[in-house]
Order: sequence, then C-alpha cells, then structure tokens
Amino acid sequence: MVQYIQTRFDASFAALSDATRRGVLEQLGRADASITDLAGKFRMTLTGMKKHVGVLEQAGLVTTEKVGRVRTCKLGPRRLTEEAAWIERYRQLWDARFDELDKVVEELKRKERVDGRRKRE
Amino acid sequence: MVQYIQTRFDASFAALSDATRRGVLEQLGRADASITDLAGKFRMTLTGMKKHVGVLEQAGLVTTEKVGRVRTCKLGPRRLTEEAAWIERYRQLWDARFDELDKVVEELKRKERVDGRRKRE
DNA sequence: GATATATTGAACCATATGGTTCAGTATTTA
DNA sequence: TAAATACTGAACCATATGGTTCAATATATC
Repeated sequence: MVQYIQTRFDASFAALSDATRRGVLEQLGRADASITDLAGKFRMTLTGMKKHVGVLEQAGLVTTEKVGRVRTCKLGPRRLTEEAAWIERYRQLWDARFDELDKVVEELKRKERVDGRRKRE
Repeated sequence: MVQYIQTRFDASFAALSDATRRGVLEQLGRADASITDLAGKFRMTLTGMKKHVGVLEQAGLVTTEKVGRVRTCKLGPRRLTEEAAWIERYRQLWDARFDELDKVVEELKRKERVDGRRKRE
C-alpha cells in the first residue's frame, strides 16, 4: 500500500520534473492534441515527444487514443490530489518546525533579559 | 526568468520524485538530524545519504551546517510554495477541461432528446 | 495504385541517478 | 597520543533519461 503510493508519487513527481512535460500538461489543459501537434509546439522529434507522452501516460496524467493514423492525447484521470496533499502537509510541517525555532529564539531572548537583570543586580 | 523558475521546478520536483528523499524531508520536519542519523534511519551508506542530502540542498529544501565532525541537516528555506501553486493551477485547468467535456455530453443529451422528439413526430 | 502523413520501434548517444566500496581527513574521546 | 567517530571524495556499476536518426507500418488522399 505505502509502496504503491510511493511509487505512484515517484512517477508523478518525476513526470513533473521536466519542463517539456509540464508544458504538455498545460497545453492539454487548453486543448487535446496529437503527437505531431505537441512535437511541433515543443520543437522536438515525434519520437522524442512520444516518449514524454509515454512518461505522462505511465503517471496517469495523460491518456491517449489512436483513431486512424493519429493518436490524440488528453488529460488523464489523475488530478494530482495526493501530490497536492503531500505538499500541503509538508508545508504545515515546515511551519510547525519554524514555529518551534521561533519559540527557541523567544526563550533565548527571555533568558537574555533575565541574565541582563542578574548582571545588573 | 522563466528559465530560472523552470529549472527550479525541475530541481524541486526531481528532489521529490524519490521516496528516500521525501522520507528525509518528513524526518527533518520532526527533528534535525546528522548524515549518520539519516543513513541509519534509511538503511543506506553515509555516502549514499550524503548524495540525497546534496540533491535536497541543491533544491533549497534542506540546509546543512558542519560543526566539529558532524554535519547537521535541517529543513531549508524553500516551502514549495510555487510548486503547490503550480499544482493548484493545474487542478483548476483539469476541472475546467472536464467541465467542457461535461458540456459536450450535455449537448449530446440535449440533441438526443430533440432527435427522439423528431423521430416520434 | 501512388504518394503523402502520422506514428512507431529499434538502436544509438551522452549524461544523470542511485547506489556501492575504499581510502582518505578531521575531530573527539579515552 | 592512540583509537574511535563522522564525514568526504574518487571511482565504479547498472540502469534511467532525454534526446536523436533511420527504417518500417498503417492510414488518408489524389
């Protein structure tokens, strides 16, 4: 279970780690497109684009269907819900962690004040 | 500018695409840790863990400081704000795209009703 | 039927990734 | 000062990635 989720995360974050693939997702958000369309838009060979689409498809972010000789790509079933949730959770962790640091700093300041007073005594 | 952002995205999403590194981030969200701590926790050589930490550091997600012989790792300055925003924007695109599809389906249904009526006429 | 179009697969290339081992160096600690 | 600890760097390995070219296949179009 955890393993499944982890490898799914691996796949989706890896898919998002390439500018071309992020661009393809944005493009498909506007309109479906063929491999030729995408290859043209991103100045790449058909074969190269096909690979990117394959990666996105593996990650569930894109689905494709071939009708006649043209393969049409569209956004896939995955909406990055879990990924968004992971990042949100991380951000909360981060906040909590730095709040702790703030407390430490506050504590230090308090002690300084106390020390100051002691020295003056 | 765009390039900078894109390569930053490349780096952070790539950093997140590995289960060990996501684990390290979660761990550091709980407490700072040395390379030895992390290597132990994730059953890996020091050298291996050092590399993962290096990737996270490159991405700005972790900072490290060496005091004496031990290097302490903590969460870095980046909170994944832009990454969260990118994903949110994508999710909206996705929703809009599928709303469009819904409209098409609605339209088809409407036509069917009309056709049905026509046939019955 | 001939030609053009759209994709596909295999093979190749350079570089990156995720890991290891092994031999250092620097710092504590006994 | 000797031994233990913590890290570091170089070198290596297998596999993945991001791209290409070239040849083949399937489908449309003239």
